[in-house]
Amino acid sequence: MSIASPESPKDTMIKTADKGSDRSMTQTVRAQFALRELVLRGELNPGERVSELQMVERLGVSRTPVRMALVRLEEEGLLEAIPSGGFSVKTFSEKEVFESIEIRGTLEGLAARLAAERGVSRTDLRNAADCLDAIDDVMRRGTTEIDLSRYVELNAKFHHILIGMAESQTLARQLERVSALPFASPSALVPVQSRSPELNQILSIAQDQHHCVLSAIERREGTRAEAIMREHARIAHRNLERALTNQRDMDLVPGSGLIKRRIRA
Amino acid sequence: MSIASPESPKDTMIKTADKGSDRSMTQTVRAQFALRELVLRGELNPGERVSELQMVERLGVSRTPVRMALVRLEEEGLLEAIPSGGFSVKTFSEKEVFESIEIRGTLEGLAARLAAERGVSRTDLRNAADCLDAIDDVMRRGTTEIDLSRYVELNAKFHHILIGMAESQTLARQLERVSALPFASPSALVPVQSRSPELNQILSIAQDQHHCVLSAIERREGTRAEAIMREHARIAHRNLERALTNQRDMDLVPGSGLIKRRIRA
DNA sequence: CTTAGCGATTATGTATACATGGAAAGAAGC
DNA sequence: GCTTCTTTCCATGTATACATAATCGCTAAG
Repeated sequence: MSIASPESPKDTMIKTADKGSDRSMTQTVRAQFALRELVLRGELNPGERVSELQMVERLGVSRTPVRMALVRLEEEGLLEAIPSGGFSVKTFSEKEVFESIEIRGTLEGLAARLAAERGVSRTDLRNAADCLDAIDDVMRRGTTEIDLSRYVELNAKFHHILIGMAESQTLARQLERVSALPFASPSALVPVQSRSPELNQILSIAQDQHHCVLSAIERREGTRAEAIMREHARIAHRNLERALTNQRDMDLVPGSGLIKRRIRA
Repeated sequence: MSIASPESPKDTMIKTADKGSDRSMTQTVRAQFALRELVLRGELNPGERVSELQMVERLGVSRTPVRMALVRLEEEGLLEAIPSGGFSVKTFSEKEVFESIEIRGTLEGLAARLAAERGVSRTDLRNAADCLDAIDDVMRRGTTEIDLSRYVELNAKFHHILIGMAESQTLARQLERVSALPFASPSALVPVQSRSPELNQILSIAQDQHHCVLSAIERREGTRAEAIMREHARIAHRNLERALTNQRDMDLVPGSGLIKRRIRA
């Protein structure tokens, strides 16, 4: 009966790979995961109504869990309530994506500042430093061909540790929420640069910011830590800009189909 | 069948006074409002499990709407999912309340900055200015006995307009969410000072900040606008501090029963 | 007296039946 | 041919029945 509150970023950290066949999952959670997957993979057309009965057929669970999943996904921001009832797949404008990233940067900045001002435990510092070492390793190992999935994984981990340093449940929750939008999460747009010759440079800069913010926190320089995290998030802005010009790059981003593309000359 | 997404701050602006007897409400929405009221009025003990069946009895609707309401209230942050299933009334530590306020200030700061940087419409500026005029009026009219409920109303309106100026659905949503916590909303803690002789001074300072931020936005001074809003929220910190020392003042805040009080010497 | 185990109660998760309101499709009138 | 009205169908909102897991209390043993 466990509900297990399946917030997307949280469990990516905890359980490495339990697919939908896990028996400990309730139907509701199963439906929620499956539906999210469906939305993110673009199998449901953006803006289109998500019919409960159709989902019942497609997911193999009854209406009740489907309904629950719909409600949760709406709160998560992937669906939108239709005034007359039911839900539709949400579409995001370029502006909204931009703003989501800015919000994330702002909140991560707040987290970093709080961490710096209040001071953090030695173990947290150690964990973060270890994580950065690991990223350094990844980048040193393959100067020409970087293991991007490993980078993304470690990057997510670092951001997770950093948020944890603020020791604020409320803030963590808010950040979870904004990062639930697939393209707003810390490393969602990293793969965009995978084909770029500047990939190395960009990752180096990002990693330098990682080092800087950790150092700032360690030295209790709150304002600096905050500023760095804000700017750090803005790397995603650049990636977004790039993705919006090349459809091929865009395809590397999960849920990119939800973004309403602006007509470009 | 309309779902009407009853986010608390939104409808306080739109519909002035439609009680639970409105026929346009679905059972779910009715249950949601009623449950929120129950939680905020402290009729459900903090930390206690919220039994579905009990709520069915108490609210006079069937389990399905109650269940929906529970899920939404959990997302809203007033309830907490119990790992083994079901929900309990969430309790907030002093620290969490403090942080919620800080988050609100940060996001309102972001809104102000965006508004300033992007520029706002003349009508928005006018509306905001009118609102501030109205507040000035309230404060001029009763130097000894201020109409606090009117002040609270106008204050909420100003914050609402300000958030609207950023023209960001995503940001507005996030702010709605954090302000859903009753004591984190812009004017939740204002009544705390109602018995204080410094009330006038505090409101004056707050109102001055209102004027300053509007001026900053008008002059497109983004950084300044942001800083002001952040500091503006911190007035609530002081009010919180005061409320935590006097239970009598605390009682003026709705939902104050959810705050776990720290033992004080 | 404390603790461990077992059973009964109860709570939640799930499925499904029913009613109502909206949306789409078809027919009729202009 | 286009518009509008009507009708049908279907989607959602709601209620409720059922199954299973958890919690609470009781009993018995150490």
